[in-house]
Amino acid sequence: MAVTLKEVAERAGVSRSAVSRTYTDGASVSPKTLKKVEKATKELGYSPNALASSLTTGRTKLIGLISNNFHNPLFLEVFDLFTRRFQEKGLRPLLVNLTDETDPESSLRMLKQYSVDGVIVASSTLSPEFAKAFHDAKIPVVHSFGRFASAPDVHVVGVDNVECGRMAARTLLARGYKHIGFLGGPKGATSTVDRRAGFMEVTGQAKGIKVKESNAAAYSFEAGRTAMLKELKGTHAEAYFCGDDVMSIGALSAINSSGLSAPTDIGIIGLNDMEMAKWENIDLTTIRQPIKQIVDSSVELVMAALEDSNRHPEARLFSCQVIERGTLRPI
Amino acid sequence: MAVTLKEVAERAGVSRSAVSRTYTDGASVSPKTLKKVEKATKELGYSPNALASSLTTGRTKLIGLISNNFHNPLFLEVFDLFTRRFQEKGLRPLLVNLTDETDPESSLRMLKQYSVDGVIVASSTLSPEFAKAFHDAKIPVVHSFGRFASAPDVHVVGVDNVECGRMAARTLLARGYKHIGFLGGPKGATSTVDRRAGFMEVTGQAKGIKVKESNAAAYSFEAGRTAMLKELKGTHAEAYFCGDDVMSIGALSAINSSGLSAPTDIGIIGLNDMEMAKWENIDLTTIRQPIKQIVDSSVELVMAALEDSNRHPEARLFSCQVIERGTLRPI
DNA sequence: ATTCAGATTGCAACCGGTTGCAAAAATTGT
DNA sequence: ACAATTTTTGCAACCGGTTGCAATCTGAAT
Repeated sequence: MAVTLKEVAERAGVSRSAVSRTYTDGASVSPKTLKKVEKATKELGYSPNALASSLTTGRTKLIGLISNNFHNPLFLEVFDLFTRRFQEKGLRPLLVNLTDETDPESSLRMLKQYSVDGVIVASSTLSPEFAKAFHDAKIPVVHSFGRFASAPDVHVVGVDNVECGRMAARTLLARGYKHIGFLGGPKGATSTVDRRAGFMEVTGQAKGIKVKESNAAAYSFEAGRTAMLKELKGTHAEAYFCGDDVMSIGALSAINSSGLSAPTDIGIIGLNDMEMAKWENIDLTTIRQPIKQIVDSSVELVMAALEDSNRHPEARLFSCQVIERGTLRPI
Repeated sequence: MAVTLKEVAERAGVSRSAVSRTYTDGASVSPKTLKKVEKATKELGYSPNALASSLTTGRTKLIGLISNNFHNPLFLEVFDLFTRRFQEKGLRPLLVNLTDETDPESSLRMLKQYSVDGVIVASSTLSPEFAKAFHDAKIPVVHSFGRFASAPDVHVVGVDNVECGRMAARTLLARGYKHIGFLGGPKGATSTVDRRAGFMEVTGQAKGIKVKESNAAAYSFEAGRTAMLKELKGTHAEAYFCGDDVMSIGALSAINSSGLSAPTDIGIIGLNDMEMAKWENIDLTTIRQPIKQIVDSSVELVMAALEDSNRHPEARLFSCQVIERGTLRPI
């Protein structure tokens, strides 16, 4: 089909090695042959076969990008950032959608088959064990948006969700709310567990504060809305820390359709600060996760892990920040 | 690094060909050797190297998925559908983010280097010429959400945007709006051009109808909002057909922050019917694009093109449908 | 002109598989 | 039991590159 190295070599009147050396940096070719090869390349429209070369070099520059968050608009931003960064670095993302149907086993096998150089698991809901499977298979892996651990099994880049929980709680307390709610994401998600822990830690120490707690079925609009509607049926809290922004927007929609409004009747603070949060018709007060830094750092880390395959697992944390908008009453 | 075919062969006490044949369907191996090979495979944890085999078979099962829509939430749905479908079919998407910085040339070269079997260009804003470059390079390509042509250069799957424009116009006229607006997406986008044409065709034939026209800078919330704010400064129309849903949401936000509301003061009809459109706090009347069908059909078509590489370019169109929600007044 | 180090080159083996072909083994028929 | 088929098997060449090594070439130094 395509033009091969051999044809270029013949055309240029040099050996195959010469052509190969022309396109591998670090190898030396005389200016003379360089010219000849470049000429032949142009004439024939040659482009080296990256996969064939990967056979001998052992590097494909393919990175598996695995996620199970194909319904959270935040992850479109995440994918955008990842793909841009990969492209800048000359890496190619092989995208894997980890749906309920795809079993983790098979995604591991598949990525092995394509001999990806490394893997990025982008998810705040997957357990660290998932990422560990790649580590065990000797594939460099970093878990982005993963769970913090002081001695992690695999590289982790993300935020300290416990601290996020504390931050949310402090923010609500600082605004004088006395009855506050933790409206978490799905119970199984590590991020939910951690945020809850931080939230409870702070509220538990505060005096005269009533705390209520519930969970949505998913980090999604519908789940957030449903959960909030349920809250509104009973006696609800004055303000809620919602699992994430998209859940928060669902909750806000529930509040509005019940004839109430934020922040007058109920306060809401979300988490992520995805682009939509600042849309004027949403204007969500939220805790920003620095996703760009997380992404960039993840890529950097996976590249470093590629170089040194038994690099010690490392956790990189970035701090979050409260973004004041219109869904909490002012201090 | 990884376990190779040779090692399995030695362990199983058979030739390399035998092992290879075990894992290529259509080849015959005796039950006896099959057992032996499977045993050795299990013991060694072997998995065949897909890239090495691609060298001789000429098939990588890699599909380039190119898009420039990493800011439109609709495309998260699109990516979700594509990746799921690819996985079902045993294909692997190599994701390419066509940003303003990446030149088309280089993305073509890159996909050639990785010898993708085929390419899907998922964009409603790219010109047909872009997809054609792949066609010219003998890489099977289908342009999803692309521009319809009765004799296209490349395979196209999508909707008839001209008809969408007509549909929008008819919908507005049927509701008795007399002064209506076309608030298009970016002027250069083929989808904008086509929708406008259909819209004008219908409104041009109607009597006593005033039409105004403007364009947003992008298919985005901000652009939609900005464009609508500008409209509201002058004498605005009674109802608008907005470029797409996300622009519509921007427009609605502008309407609300100007103290007006839809559909009481201004009607809005969008296009796409992305998931957010049915969120209760948005409740957007819109024209649904059947994205699942478009995606499935695109995958099917690219697979067919793989089989028969000089299959004649084909256009597959799906019909759209008005989804009645709350941003237009009732008939 | 001669020597010698350094740069450049081609050979040939290799990366991890596949596949046409002829030989070997198993099956069938008589 | 023997010949004719059919199936299974291994050899060896090949896919499109890379790379260690020895041979050749270059230019500077003597």
